[in-house]
Amino acid sequence: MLRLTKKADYGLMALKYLAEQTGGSAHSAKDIAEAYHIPPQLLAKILQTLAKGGLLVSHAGTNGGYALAKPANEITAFEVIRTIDGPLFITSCITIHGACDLTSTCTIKEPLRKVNDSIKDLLSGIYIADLVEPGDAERSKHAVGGGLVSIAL
Amino acid sequence: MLRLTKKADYGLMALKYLAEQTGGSAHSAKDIAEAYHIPPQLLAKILQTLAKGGLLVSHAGTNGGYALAKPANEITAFEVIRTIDGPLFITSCITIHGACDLTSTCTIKEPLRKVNDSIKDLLSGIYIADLVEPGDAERSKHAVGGGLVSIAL
DNA sequence: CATTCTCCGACTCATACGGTCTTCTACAGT
DNA sequence: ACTGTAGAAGACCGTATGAGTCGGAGAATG
Repeated sequence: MLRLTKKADYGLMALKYLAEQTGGSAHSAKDIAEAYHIPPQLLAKILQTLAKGGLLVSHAGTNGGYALAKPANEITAFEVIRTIDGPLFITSCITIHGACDLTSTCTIKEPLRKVNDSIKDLLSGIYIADLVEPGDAERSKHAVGGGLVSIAL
Repeated sequence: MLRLTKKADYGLMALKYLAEQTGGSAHSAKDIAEAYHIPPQLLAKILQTLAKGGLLVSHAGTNGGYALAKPANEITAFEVIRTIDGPLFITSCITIHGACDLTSTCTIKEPLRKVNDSIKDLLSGIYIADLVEPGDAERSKHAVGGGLVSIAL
């Protein structure tokens, strides 16, 4: 159920890595890939996608690499996942157009959309900085609704 | 992101349909499929899975079909999804064994597991009966934490 | 007993994710 | 300016899995 793609996993790992490295110097895709033992070329492609999405800035050439485009506490897990996996939704009924091909017959669309939104809020409340310091209190100021996400059908 | 399979969709729709039909008489897979315009044979297979999982009872032969094995307010969306899609998790890191192949290097596993649990709680608070009567107050007595699901990294 | 209806398991097909390879472009240091 | 390094971008392939199909087994009714 509710599978997140490996690409998004890798992307989050890479961002966390970059967030940990203090000092704005760039880190190459190869370095990050080796640190986590993931395929370098695949990670490179993911980082490219993130750069194109505006979450990373790339710097070509010797001693080049990638760096965060924004502070780690301003990048949400939701942004990362959406950038990599695209604007997919919990159910095939919910499309970018907001209507499914069975709009008239599909009667569970609305409740599921609520669930979808709740999960979206959940992920929007998680920042890269939170991944770096899991026990830190800093995050709470960003957490959505103080860490609570409501669900009402 | 976070895609739910079409099968789970269909399964939820079918359960909702059965929950709406008052009177414990059985309804054939064909009837439900026609009501929602979904491939009959595919729905049949989904219903088989649900029956095998103990959520439905099947009755073969003329005038046979399926019926809910439990009251609609005792079947959660989480049960349905897990029965159909299997015990999958939000990320490939989180397996049934609890460990990923990169246990040592993958540092974002723990936060994501929390997210995974939150989503699980979210879905566990939704009952088939809630889908039938979206505006009903009845559901609130079942809702997890009064409709709130906490997320703390 | 036989026919019809329904469930049931095995099977095929398509999509897209995961991963790789190759080529081109841009920057840094000498 | 030259060269080596590193990113950018595209095509490409294998495989896993989701979506959908087909023939058979079993049960109830007449």
